[in-house]
Amino acid sequence: MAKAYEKIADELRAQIRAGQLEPGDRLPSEADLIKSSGRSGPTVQQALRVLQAEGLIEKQHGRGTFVRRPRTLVQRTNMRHQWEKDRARAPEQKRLETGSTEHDTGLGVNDLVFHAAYREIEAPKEIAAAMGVDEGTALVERTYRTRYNAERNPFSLVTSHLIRDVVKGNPDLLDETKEPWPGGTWNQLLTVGIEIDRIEDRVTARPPTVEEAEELGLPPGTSVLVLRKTSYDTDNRIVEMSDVTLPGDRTEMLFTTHLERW
Amino acid sequence: MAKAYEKIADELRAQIRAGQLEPGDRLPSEADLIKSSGRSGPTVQQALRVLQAEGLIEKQHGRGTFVRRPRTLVQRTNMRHQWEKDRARAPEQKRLETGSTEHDTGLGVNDLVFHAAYREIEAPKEIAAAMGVDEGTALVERTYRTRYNAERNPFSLVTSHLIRDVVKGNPDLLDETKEPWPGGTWNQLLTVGIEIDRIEDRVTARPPTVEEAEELGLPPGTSVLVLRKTSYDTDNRIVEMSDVTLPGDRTEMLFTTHLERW
DNA sequence: GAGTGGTCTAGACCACTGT
DNA sequence: CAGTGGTCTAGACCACTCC
Repeated sequence: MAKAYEKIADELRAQIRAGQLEPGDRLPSEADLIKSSGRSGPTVQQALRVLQAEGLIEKQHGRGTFVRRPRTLVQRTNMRHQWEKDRARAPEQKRLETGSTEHDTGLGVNDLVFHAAYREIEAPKEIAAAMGVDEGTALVERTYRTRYNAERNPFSLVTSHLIRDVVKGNPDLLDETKEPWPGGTWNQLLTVGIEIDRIEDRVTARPPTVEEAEELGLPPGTSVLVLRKTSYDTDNRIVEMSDVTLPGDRTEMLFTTHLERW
Repeated sequence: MAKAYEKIADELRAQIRAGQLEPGDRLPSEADLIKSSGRSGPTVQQALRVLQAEGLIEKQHGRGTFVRRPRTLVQRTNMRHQWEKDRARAPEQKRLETGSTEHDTGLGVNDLVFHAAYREIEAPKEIAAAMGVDEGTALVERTYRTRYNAERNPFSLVTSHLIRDVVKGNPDLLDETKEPWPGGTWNQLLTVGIEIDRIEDRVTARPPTVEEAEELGLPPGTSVLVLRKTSYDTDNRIVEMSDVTLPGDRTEMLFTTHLERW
Protein backbone atom coordinates (compact mmCIF):
# COMPACT_ATOMS: atom_id res chain seq x y z
CA MET A 1 0.00 0.00 0.00
CA ALA A 2 1.93 3.01 -1.25
CA LYS A 3 1.31 6.19 0.67
CA ALA A 4 -0.52 8.82 -1.33
CA TYR A 5 2.02 11.59 -0.86
CA GLU A 6 4.86 9.25 -1.79
CA LYS A 7 3.16 8.35 -5.01
CA ILE A 8 2.83 12.00 -5.96
CA ALA A 9 6.43 12.70 -4.95
CA ASP A 10 7.73 9.68 -6.84
CA GLU A 11 5.98 10.77 -9.99
CA LEU A 12 7.38 14.28 -9.89
CA ARG A 13 10.84 13.05 -8.92
CA ALA A 14 10.85 10.67 -11.88
CA GLN A 15 9.92 13.51 -14.20
CA ILE A 16 12.73 15.67 -12.83
CA ARG A 17 15.32 12.91 -13.10
CA ALA A 18 14.20 12.00 -16.61
CA GLY A 19 14.67 15.60 -17.64
CA GLN A 20 11.02 16.16 -18.51
CA LEU A 21 11.18 18.87 -15.91
CA GLU A 22 14.44 20.76 -16.21
CA PRO A 23 16.18 23.01 -13.70
CA GLY A 24 14.30 26.30 -13.55
CA ASP A 25 11.03 24.82 -14.85
CA ARG A 26 7.86 25.45 -12.93
CA LEU A 27 6.05 22.47 -11.49
CA PRO A 28 2.26 22.18 -11.76
CA SER A 29 0.60 24.40 -9.15
CA GLU A 30 -0.68 22.84 -5.97
CA ALA A 31 -4.25 23.37 -7.16
CA ASP A 32 -3.44 21.45 -10.36
CA LEU A 33 -1.84 18.63 -8.41
CA ILE A 34 -4.86 18.42 -6.14
CA LYS A 35 -7.08 18.04 -9.16
CA SER A 36 -4.84 15.63 -11.07
CA SER A 37 -4.09 13.43 -8.07
CA GLY A 38 -7.53 13.55 -6.52
CA ARG A 39 -5.94 14.16 -3.11
CA SER A 40 -6.37 16.92 -0.56
CA GLY A 41 -4.25 20.02 -0.22
CA PRO A 42 -2.14 18.96 2.76
CA THR A 43 -1.35 15.64 1.07
CA VAL A 44 -0.06 17.36 -2.04
CA GLN A 45 1.90 19.76 0.14
CA GLN A 46 3.55 16.89 1.96
CA ALA A 47 4.66 15.43 -1.35
CA LEU A 48 6.27 18.74 -2.27
CA ARG A 49 7.89 18.97 1.15
CA VAL A 50 9.59 15.64 0.55
CA LEU A 51 11.09 16.86 -2.70
CA GLN A 52 12.09 20.11 -1.06
CA ALA A 53 13.92 18.23 1.70
CA GLU A 54 15.83 16.34 -1.00
CA GLY A 55 16.94 19.63 -2.46
CA LEU A 56 15.18 18.93 -5.75
CA ILE A 57 12.69 21.77 -5.80
CA GLU A 58 12.33 25.28 -4.47
CA LYS A 59 9.09 26.97 -3.54
CA GLN A 60 8.64 30.64 -4.25
CA HIS A 61 5.74 32.19 -2.46
CA GLY A 62 3.25 33.68 -4.89
CA ARG A 63 5.23 32.56 -7.96
CA GLY A 64 5.21 28.81 -8.01
CA THR A 65 7.35 25.75 -7.34
CA PHE A 66 10.47 25.28 -9.42
CA VAL A 67 13.07 22.64 -10.15
CA ARG A 68 16.20 23.68 -8.32
CA ARG A 69 19.36 24.56 -10.23
CA PRO A 70 22.44 22.78 -8.98
CA ARG A 71 25.18 25.23 -8.16
CA THR A 72 28.68 24.95 -6.84
CA LEU A 73 30.46 28.24 -7.16
CA VAL A 74 33.04 28.81 -4.47
CA GLN A 75 35.99 26.47 -4.36
CA ARG A 76 38.16 26.33 -1.29
CA THR A 77 41.45 24.47 -1.60
CA ASN A 78 44.20 23.37 0.71
CA MET A 79 46.71 24.90 -1.66
CA ARG A 80 45.58 28.17 -0.12
CA HIS A 81 47.44 27.23 3.04
CA GLN A 82 50.86 27.34 1.37
CA TRP A 83 49.81 30.41 -0.56
CA GLU A 84 48.75 32.14 2.64
CA LYS A 85 52.02 31.25 4.30
CA ASP A 86 54.04 32.66 1.42
CA ARG A 87 51.97 35.80 1.38
CA ALA A 88 52.55 36.45 5.07
CA ARG A 89 56.19 37.34 4.35
CA ALA A 90 55.58 39.23 1.15
CA PRO A 91 56.21 42.99 1.05
CA GLU A 92 53.32 45.08 2.38
CA GLN A 93 52.45 46.42 -1.06
CA LYS A 94 51.94 42.87 -2.29
CA ARG A 95 50.02 41.86 0.83
CA LEU A 96 47.58 44.69 0.34
CA GLU A 97 46.63 43.52 -3.11
CA THR A 98 44.68 40.43 -2.35
CA GLY A 99 43.38 38.17 0.40
CA SER A 100 42.97 34.43 0.61
CA THR A 101 39.30 34.61 -0.27
CA GLU A 102 40.09 36.43 -3.49
CA HIS A 103 42.68 33.73 -4.10
CA ASP A 104 39.96 31.08 -3.86
CA THR A 105 37.35 32.92 -5.85
CA GLY A 106 39.58 34.57 -8.39
CA LEU A 107 38.00 37.93 -7.70
CA GLY A 108 39.48 41.31 -6.89
CA VAL A 109 39.39 42.93 -3.46
CA ASN A 110 36.62 45.25 -4.54
CA ASP A 111 34.16 42.50 -5.38
CA LEU A 112 34.01 41.34 -1.78
CA VAL A 113 32.80 42.88 1.45
CA PHE A 114 34.33 41.90 4.77
CA HIS A 115 33.14 42.38 8.27
CA ALA A 116 35.17 41.52 11.35
CA ALA A 117 34.41 41.66 15.09
CA TYR A 118 36.75 40.88 17.97
CA ARG A 119 36.05 40.04 21.57
CA GLU A 120 37.88 38.44 24.44
CA ILE A 121 36.44 35.34 26.05
CA GLU A 122 37.34 32.61 28.48
CA ALA A 123 37.72 29.29 26.72
CA PRO A 124 34.57 27.21 27.04
CA LYS A 125 35.00 23.50 27.57
CA GLU A 126 34.65 22.30 23.99
CA ILE A 127 36.98 24.93 22.51
CA ALA A 128 39.55 24.43 25.28
CA ALA A 129 39.64 20.68 24.68
CA ALA A 130 40.05 21.11 20.93
CA MET A 131 42.85 23.68 21.36
CA GLY A 132 44.63 21.75 24.08
CA VAL A 133 44.40 24.50 26.68
CA ASP A 134 42.76 24.71 30.10
CA GLU A 135 39.12 25.66 30.37
CA GLY A 136 38.87 29.38 31.09
CA THR A 137 42.10 30.32 29.27
CA ALA A 138 41.88 33.85 27.85
CA LEU A 139 41.17 33.76 24.12
CA VAL A 140 40.64 36.32 21.39
CA GLU A 141 37.53 35.38 19.45
CA ARG A 142 37.19 36.89 16.01
CA THR A 143 34.16 36.50 13.81
CA TYR A 144 34.22 37.22 10.09
CA ARG A 145 31.56 37.56 7.44
CA THR A 146 32.48 37.66 3.78
CA ARG A 147 30.06 38.31 0.97
CA TYR A 148 29.99 39.27 -2.65
CA ASN A 149 29.38 42.93 -3.21
CA ALA A 150 26.40 42.09 -5.41
CA GLU A 151 24.74 39.72 -2.95
CA ARG A 152 22.91 40.17 0.29
CA ASN A 153 24.08 37.15 2.22
CA PRO A 154 27.62 36.14 3.14
CA PHE A 155 28.95 32.85 1.76
CA SER A 156 30.87 31.90 4.84
CA LEU A 157 30.63 32.33 8.58
CA VAL A 158 33.97 32.19 10.36
CA THR A 159 34.78 32.14 14.06
CA SER A 160 38.47 32.14 14.84
CA HIS A 161 40.16 31.67 18.21
CA LEU A 162 43.66 32.79 19.21
CA ILE A 163 45.29 32.32 22.62
CA ARG A 164 45.52 35.76 24.16
CA ASP A 165 48.88 35.25 25.84
CA VAL A 166 50.45 34.10 22.59
CA VAL A 167 49.46 37.19 20.63
CA LYS A 168 49.53 39.92 23.29
CA GLY A 169 53.06 40.91 22.18
CA ASN A 170 51.42 42.89 19.38
CA PRO A 171 48.51 45.00 20.72
CA ASP A 172 47.25 45.61 17.20
CA LEU A 173 46.19 41.98 17.05
CA LEU A 174 43.59 42.73 19.70
CA ASP A 175 42.12 45.64 17.75
CA GLU A 176 39.37 44.87 15.29
CA THR A 177 39.64 48.27 13.66
CA LYS A 178 42.93 47.11 12.11
CA GLU A 179 40.97 44.71 9.89
CA PRO A 180 41.35 43.76 7.16
CA TRP A 181 44.98 43.12 8.07
CA PRO A 182 47.27 43.04 5.02
CA GLY A 183 48.61 39.51 4.78
CA GLY A 184 45.94 38.11 7.06
CA THR A 185 46.21 36.15 10.28
CA TRP A 186 49.47 34.54 9.27
CA ASN A 187 51.18 37.87 8.94
CA GLN A 188 49.68 38.85 12.28
CA LEU A 189 51.22 35.76 13.84
CA LEU A 190 54.54 36.47 12.14
CA THR A 191 54.69 39.79 14.03
CA VAL A 192 54.84 37.85 17.28
CA GLY A 193 57.37 35.36 15.95
CA ILE A 194 55.12 32.46 15.06
CA GLU A 195 55.60 30.29 11.99
CA ILE A 196 52.88 27.84 10.95
CA ASP A 197 54.06 24.32 10.22
CA ARG A 198 50.90 22.44 9.31
CA ILE A 199 47.16 22.74 9.06
CA GLU A 200 44.51 20.22 9.97
CA ASP A 201 41.12 20.62 8.29
CA ARG A 202 38.25 18.64 9.80
CA VAL A 203 35.09 18.48 7.72
CA THR A 204 31.59 17.31 8.58
CA ALA A 205 28.14 17.99 7.15
CA ARG A 206 24.76 18.65 8.72
CA PRO A 207 21.58 20.64 8.15
CA PRO A 208 21.91 24.33 9.01
CA THR A 209 20.65 25.75 12.28
CA VAL A 210 17.93 28.38 11.94
CA GLU A 211 20.50 31.09 12.58
CA GLU A 212 22.84 29.79 9.88
CA ALA A 213 20.00 29.41 7.40
CA GLU A 214 18.98 32.98 8.15
CA GLU A 215 22.46 34.49 7.85
CA LEU A 216 23.54 32.55 4.80
CA GLY A 217 20.13 32.90 3.16
CA LEU A 218 19.80 29.14 2.73
CA PRO A 219 16.53 27.72 1.41
CA PRO A 220 15.08 24.58 3.02
CA GLY A 221 16.62 21.46 1.58
CA THR A 222 20.26 22.50 1.83
CA SER A 223 23.13 21.36 4.01
CA VAL A 224 26.14 23.13 5.42
CA LEU A 225 29.75 22.06 5.37
CA VAL A 226 31.36 22.58 8.75
CA LEU A 227 35.10 23.02 8.67
CA ARG A 228 37.34 23.20 11.72
CA LYS A 229 40.79 24.44 10.76
CA THR A 230 43.57 23.95 13.31
CA SER A 231 46.95 25.63 12.82
CA TYR A 232 50.09 24.18 14.41
CA ASP A 233 53.29 26.17 14.72
CA THR A 234 56.80 24.81 14.30
CA ASP A 235 56.84 23.85 17.99
CA ASN A 236 53.74 21.73 17.39
CA ARG A 237 51.53 24.05 19.45
CA ILE A 238 48.02 24.95 18.35
CA VAL A 239 48.13 28.70 17.76
CA GLU A 240 44.83 29.26 16.00
CA MET A 241 41.59 27.42 15.42
CA SER A 242 38.80 28.48 13.08
CA ASP A 243 35.29 27.15 12.69
CA VAL A 244 33.89 27.83 9.26
CA THR A 245 30.32 27.28 8.11
CA LEU A 246 29.84 27.06 4.36
CA PRO A 247 26.69 26.55 2.29
CA GLY A 248 26.92 22.98 1.00
CA ASP A 249 25.17 23.72 -2.28
CA ARG A 250 27.58 26.35 -3.48
CA THR A 251 30.88 25.26 -1.99
CA GLU A 252 33.37 22.67 -3.12
CA MET A 253 36.40 21.96 -0.99
CA LEU A 254 39.41 20.64 -2.85
CA PHE A 255 42.25 18.89 -1.04
CA THR A 256 45.33 17.81 -2.93
CA THR A 257 47.65 15.23 -1.37
CA HIS A 258 51.06 14.70 -2.93
CA LEU A 259 52.59 11.29 -2.37
CA GLU A 260 56.19 10.15 -2.06
CA ARG A 261 57.60 8.67 -5.24
CA TRP A 262 58.63 5.05 -5.35
CA MET B 1 2.88 38.26 14.24
CA ALA B 2 4.85 35.12 15.05
CA LYS B 3 3.63 32.01 13.30
CA ALA B 4 2.11 29.50 15.67
CA TYR B 5 4.30 26.56 14.67
CA GLU B 6 7.42 28.69 14.94
CA LYS B 7 6.52 29.68 18.46
CA ILE B 8 6.16 26.06 19.49
CA ALA B 9 9.40 25.11 17.71
CA ASP B 10 11.28 28.04 19.26
CA GLU B 11 10.19 27.03 22.72
CA LEU B 12 11.28 23.44 22.33
CA ARG B 13 14.54 24.43 20.63
CA ALA B 14 15.34 26.78 23.49
CA GLN B 15 14.77 23.98 25.98
CA ILE B 16 17.05 21.65 24.04
CA ARG B 17 19.82 24.22 23.72
CA ALA B 18 19.56 25.17 27.38
CA GLY B 19 20.01 21.54 28.30
CA GLN B 20 16.60 21.23 29.97
CA LEU B 21 16.00 18.53 27.41
CA GLU B 22 19.11 16.41 27.01
CA PRO B 23 20.10 14.09 24.18
CA GLY B 24 18.01 10.94 24.45
CA ASP B 25 15.21 12.63 26.43
CA ARG B 26 11.66 12.23 25.26
CA LEU B 27 9.78 15.36 24.25
CA PRO B 28 6.18 15.90 25.34
CA SER B 29 3.84 13.82 23.18
CA GLU B 30 2.00 15.50 20.33
CA ALA B 31 -1.24 15.20 22.30
CA ASP B 32 0.39 17.03 25.21
CA LEU B 33 1.70 19.75 22.94
CA ILE B 34 -1.73 20.19 21.38
CA LYS B 35 -3.19 20.73 24.82
CA SER B 36 -0.41 22.95 26.17
CA SER B 37 -0.21 25.11 23.05
CA GLY B 38 -3.91 25.26 22.32
CA ARG B 39 -3.14 24.54 18.66
CA SER B 40 -4.31 21.85 16.28
CA GLY B 41 -2.54 18.59 15.48
CA PRO B 42 -1.06 19.54 12.10
CA THR B 43 0.31 22.78 13.55
CA VAL B 44 2.12 20.93 16.32
CA GLN B 45 3.39 18.43 13.79
CA GLN B 46 4.78 21.20 11.64
CA ALA B 47 6.69 22.56 14.62
CA LEU B 48 8.23 19.14 15.18
CA ARG B 49 9.04 18.83 11.49
CA VAL B 50 11.06 22.01 11.67
CA LEU B 51 13.15 20.66 14.52
CA GLN B 52 13.54 17.36 12.74
CA ALA B 53 14.83 19.13 9.63
CA GLU B 54 17.41 20.87 11.82
CA GLY B 55 18.60 17.50 13.02
CA LEU B 56 17.66 18.31 16.61
CA ILE B 57 15.04 15.63 17.23
CA GLU B 58 14.18 12.16 16.04
CA LYS B 59 10.67 10.72 15.86
CA GLN B 60 10.14 7.06 16.66
CA HIS B 61 6.80 5.76 15.59
CA GLY B 62 4.81 4.42 18.50
CA ARG B 63 7.47 5.40 21.04
CA GLY B 64 7.73 9.14 21.03
CA THR B 65 9.91 12.03 19.92
CA PHE B 66 13.45 12.24 21.27
CA VAL B 67 16.31 14.70 21.40
CA ARG B 68 18.91 13.47 18.94
CA ARG B 69 22.33 12.35 20.11
CA PRO B 70 25.22 13.93 18.22
CA ARG B 71 27.56 11.34 16.79
CA THR B 72 30.69 11.39 14.72
CA LEU B 73 32.30 8.01 14.64
CA VAL B 74 34.17 7.28 11.45
CA GLN B 75 37.17 9.42 10.63
CA ARG B 76 38.60 9.46 7.17
CA THR B 77 41.98 11.12 6.70
CA ASN B 78 44.20 12.05 3.78
CA MET B 79 47.10 10.35 5.53
CA ARG B 80 45.42 7.17 4.30
CA HIS B 81 46.57 8.02 0.79
CA GLN B 82 50.27 7.70 1.61
CA TRP B 83 49.51 4.68 3.76
CA GLU B 84 47.63 3.03 0.88
CA LYS B 85 50.49 3.75 -1.49
CA ASP B 86 53.03 2.20 0.86
CA ARG B 87 50.86 -0.84 1.40
CA ALA B 88 50.52 -1.47 -2.32
CA ARG B 89 54.16 -2.57 -2.45
CA ALA B 90 54.17 -4.46 0.85
CA PRO B 91 54.60 -8.27 0.81
CA GLU B 92 51.36 -10.17 0.20
CA GLN B 93 51.21 -11.46 3.77
CA LYS B 94 51.19 -7.89 5.04
CA ARG B 95 48.67 -6.76 2.44
CA LEU B 96 46.25 -9.45 3.50
CA GLU B 97 46.17 -8.23 7.06
CA THR B 98 44.29 -4.99 6.74
CA GLY B 99 42.56 -2.64 4.34
CA SER B 100 42.32 1.12 4.22
CA THR B 101 38.95 1.16 5.92
CA GLU B 102 40.36 -0.73 8.88
CA HIS B 103 43.17 1.79 8.85
CA ASP B 104 40.65 4.61 9.21
CA THR B 105 38.46 2.95 11.78
CA GLY B 106 41.12 1.13 13.75
CA LEU B 107 39.21 -2.12 13.46
CA GLY B 108 40.26 -5.57 12.35
CA VAL B 109 39.27 -7.17 9.06
CA ASN B 110 36.68 -9.34 10.77
CA ASP B 111 34.65 -6.43 12.15
CA LEU B 112 33.75 -5.26 8.67
CA VAL B 113 31.74 -6.71 5.81
CA PHE B 114 32.54 -5.80 2.21
CA HIS B 115 30.55 -6.17 -0.92
CA ALA B 116 31.87 -5.41 -4.40
CA ALA B 117 30.28 -5.49 -7.85
CA TYR B 118 31.94 -4.79 -11.22
CA ARG B 119 30.48 -3.89 -14.56
CA GLU B 120 31.70 -2.37 -17.78
CA ILE B 121 30.11 0.83 -19.03
CA GLU B 122 30.60 3.52 -21.61
CA ALA B 123 31.59 6.78 -19.99
CA PRO B 124 28.57 9.06 -19.60
CA LYS B 125 29.10 12.75 -20.23
CA GLU B 126 29.67 13.91 -16.67
CA ILE B 127 32.11 11.13 -15.77
CA ALA B 128 33.99 11.50 -19.04
CA ALA B 129 34.45 15.22 -18.50
CA ALA B 130 35.69 14.74 -14.95
CA MET B 131 38.14 12.01 -15.98
CA GLY B 132 39.37 13.85 -19.05
CA VAL B 133 38.38 11.14 -21.52
CA ASP B 134 35.98 11.08 -24.47
CA GLU B 135 32.32 10.36 -23.90
CA GLY B 136 31.69 6.67 -24.52
CA THR B 137 35.17 5.51 -23.48
CA ALA B 138 35.07 1.98 -22.03
CA LEU B 139 35.26 2.08 -18.24
CA VAL B 140 35.21 -0.46 -15.46
CA GLU B 141 32.69 0.65 -12.86
CA ARG B 142 33.06 -0.88 -9.44
CA THR B 143 30.63 -0.32 -6.59
CA TYR B 144 31.50 -1.07 -2.98
CA ARG B 145 29.52 -1.27 0.22
CA THR B 146 31.22 -1.44 3.58
CA ARG B 147 29.46 -1.95 6.86
CA TYR B 148 30.15 -2.93 10.42
CA ASN B 149 29.47 -6.57 11.11
CA ALA B 150 27.15 -5.57 13.93
CA GLU B 151 25.10 -3.06 11.90
CA ARG B 152 22.55 -3.42 9.17
CA ASN B 153 23.43 -0.43 7.01
CA PRO B 154 26.73 0.37 5.30
CA PHE B 155 28.53 3.57 6.33
CA SER B 156 29.77 4.41 2.88
CA LEU B 157 28.66 4.01 -0.71
CA VAL B 158 31.52 3.95 -3.21
CA THR B 159 31.45 3.99 -6.99
CA SER B 160 34.85 3.77 -8.60
CA HIS B 161 35.76 4.15 -12.27
CA LEU B 162 38.86 2.85 -14.05
CA ILE B 163 39.68 3.25 -17.73
CA ARG B 164 39.35 -0.18 -19.27
CA ASP B 165 42.25 0.15 -21.70
CA VAL B 166 44.58 1.16 -18.91
CA VAL B 167 43.89 -1.88 -16.74
CA LYS B 168 43.17 -4.57 -19.33
CA GLY B 169 46.79 -5.78 -19.06
CA ASN B 170 45.72 -7.71 -15.96
CA PRO B 171 42.46 -9.61 -16.57
CA ASP B 172 42.00 -10.19 -12.85
CA LEU B 173 41.24 -6.49 -12.49
CA LEU B 174 38.05 -7.03 -14.46
CA ASP B 175 36.89 -9.87 -12.21
CA GLU B 176 34.81 -8.96 -9.20
CA THR B 177 35.23 -12.41 -7.64
CA LYS B 178 38.87 -11.46 -6.90
CA GLU B 179 37.62 -8.95 -4.30
CA PRO B 180 38.70 -8.08 -1.72
CA TRP B 181 42.03 -7.65 -3.46
CA PRO B 182 44.97 -7.72 -1.02
CA GLY B 183 46.56 -4.30 -1.12
CA GLY B 184 43.53 -2.71 -2.73
CA THR B 185 43.18 -0.74 -5.94
CA TRP B 186 46.68 0.66 -5.72
CA ASN B 187 48.22 -2.78 -5.77
CA GLN B 188 45.94 -3.64 -8.68
CA LEU B 189 47.26 -0.62 -10.56
CA LEU B 190 50.83 -1.55 -9.65
CA THR B 191 50.34 -4.85 -11.51
CA VAL B 192 49.83 -2.89 -14.73
CA GLY B 193 52.76 -0.60 -14.03
CA ILE B 194 50.96 2.44 -12.66
CA GLU B 195 52.27 4.55 -9.80
CA ILE B 196 50.02 7.14 -8.17
CA ASP B 197 51.54 10.57 -7.73
CA ARG B 198 48.81 12.64 -6.15
CA ILE B 199 45.21 12.57 -5.03
CA GLU B 200 42.59 15.25 -5.32
CA ASP B 201 39.66 15.04 -2.90
CA ARG B 202 36.64 17.22 -3.71
CA VAL B 203 34.06 17.57 -0.96
CA THR B 204 30.54 18.95 -1.00
CA ALA B 205 27.48 18.45 1.17
CA ARG B 206 23.79 18.03 0.40
CA PRO B 207 20.71 16.25 1.69
CA PRO B 208 20.59 12.55 0.80
CA THR B 209 18.55 11.24 -2.11
CA VAL B 210 15.81 8.78 -1.16
CA GLU B 211 18.00 5.91 -2.34
CA GLU B 212 20.95 7.05 -0.24
CA ALA B 213 18.78 7.60 2.80
CA GLU B 214 17.39 4.10 2.34
CA GLU B 215 20.73 2.36 1.85
CA LEU B 216 22.60 4.21 4.57
CA GLY B 217 19.63 4.08 6.95
CA LEU B 218 19.64 7.84 7.42
CA PRO B 219 16.84 9.44 9.42
CA PRO B 220 15.27 12.68 8.15
CA GLY B 221 17.30 15.69 9.18
CA THR B 222 20.71 14.42 8.16
CA SER B 223 23.09 15.38 5.37
CA VAL B 224 25.58 13.44 3.34
CA LEU B 225 29.18 14.29 2.56
CA VAL B 226 29.95 13.69 -1.09
CA LEU B 227 33.58 13.02 -1.87
CA ARG B 228 35.03 12.74 -5.34
CA LYS B 229 38.54 11.27 -5.22
CA THR B 230 40.68 11.62 -8.32
CA SER B 231 43.97 9.72 -8.62
CA TYR B 232 46.74 11.00 -10.89
CA ASP B 233 49.65 8.83 -11.92
CA THR B 234 53.24 9.97 -12.32
CA ASP B 235 52.50 10.96 -15.94
CA ASN B 236 49.74 13.26 -14.63
CA ARG B 237 47.00 11.10 -16.12
CA ILE B 238 43.79 10.39 -14.24
CA VAL B 239 43.79 6.65 -13.67
CA GLU B 240 40.94 6.26 -11.21
CA MET B 241 38.04 8.29 -9.92
CA SER B 242 35.82 7.39 -6.97
CA ASP B 243 32.58 8.92 -5.80
CA VAL B 244 31.96 8.31 -2.13
CA THR B 245 28.80 9.08 -0.20
CA LEU B 246 29.20 9.29 3.56
CA PRO B 247 26.62 9.99 6.28
CA GLY B 248 27.35 13.51 7.47
CA ASP B 249 26.33 12.87 11.04
CA ARG B 250 28.81 10.08 11.69
CA THR B 251 31.74 10.98 9.50
CA GLU B 252 34.59 13.39 10.01
CA MET B 253 37.09 13.93 7.25
CA LEU B 254 40.55 15.05 8.35
CA PHE B 255 42.99 16.63 5.92
CA THR B 256 46.48 17.50 7.03
CA THR B 257 48.53 19.94 4.97
CA HIS B 258 52.25 20.27 5.69
CA LEU B 259 53.82 23.58 4.75
CA GLU B 260 57.29 24.51 3.60
CA ARG B 261 59.49 25.88 6.36
CA TRP B 262 60.75 29.41 6.21
C1' DG C 1 -7.61 40.95 -9.32
C1' DA C 2 -6.17 36.30 -10.49
C1' DG C 3 -3.07 32.88 -9.26
C1' DT C 4 0.19 31.12 -6.29
C1' DG C 5 2.04 29.07 -2.01
C1' DG C 6 1.68 29.50 3.58
C1' DT C 7 -0.79 28.74 7.71
C1' DC C 8 -4.35 26.73 10.34
C1' DT C 9 -8.55 24.15 12.03
C1' DA C 10 -11.08 19.96 13.84
C1' DG C 11 -11.45 16.20 13.32
C1' DA C 12 -10.88 10.68 11.41
C1' DC C 13 -8.51 6.49 11.00
C1' DC C 14 -4.18 3.72 10.68
C1' DA C 15 0.41 1.68 12.24
C1' DC C 16 3.68 0.84 15.57
C1' DT C 17 5.40 0.15 20.52
C1' DG C 18 5.15 -1.40 25.01
C1' DT C 19 2.64 -3.54 28.90
C1' DC D 1 -4.95 -2.33 25.43
C1' DA D 2 -3.28 2.41 25.92
C1' DG D 3 -0.25 5.61 24.09
C1' DT D 4 2.39 7.14 20.53
C1' DG D 5 3.33 9.15 15.90
C1' DG D 6 1.75 8.79 10.54
C1' DT D 7 -1.54 9.78 7.07
C1' DC D 8 -5.42 12.04 5.27
C1' DT D 9 -9.69 14.94 4.50
C1' DA D 10 -12.30 19.34 3.25
C1' DG D 11 -12.31 23.10 3.86
C1' DA D 12 -10.92 28.50 5.55
C1' DC D 13 -8.23 32.56 5.34
C1' DC D 14 -3.76 35.00 4.66
C1' DA D 15 0.52 36.72 2.09
C1' DC D 16 3.00 37.27 -1.86
C1' DT D 17 3.75 38.01 -7.07
C1' DC D 18 2.54 39.63 -11.33
C1' DC D 19 -0.35 41.83 -14.57
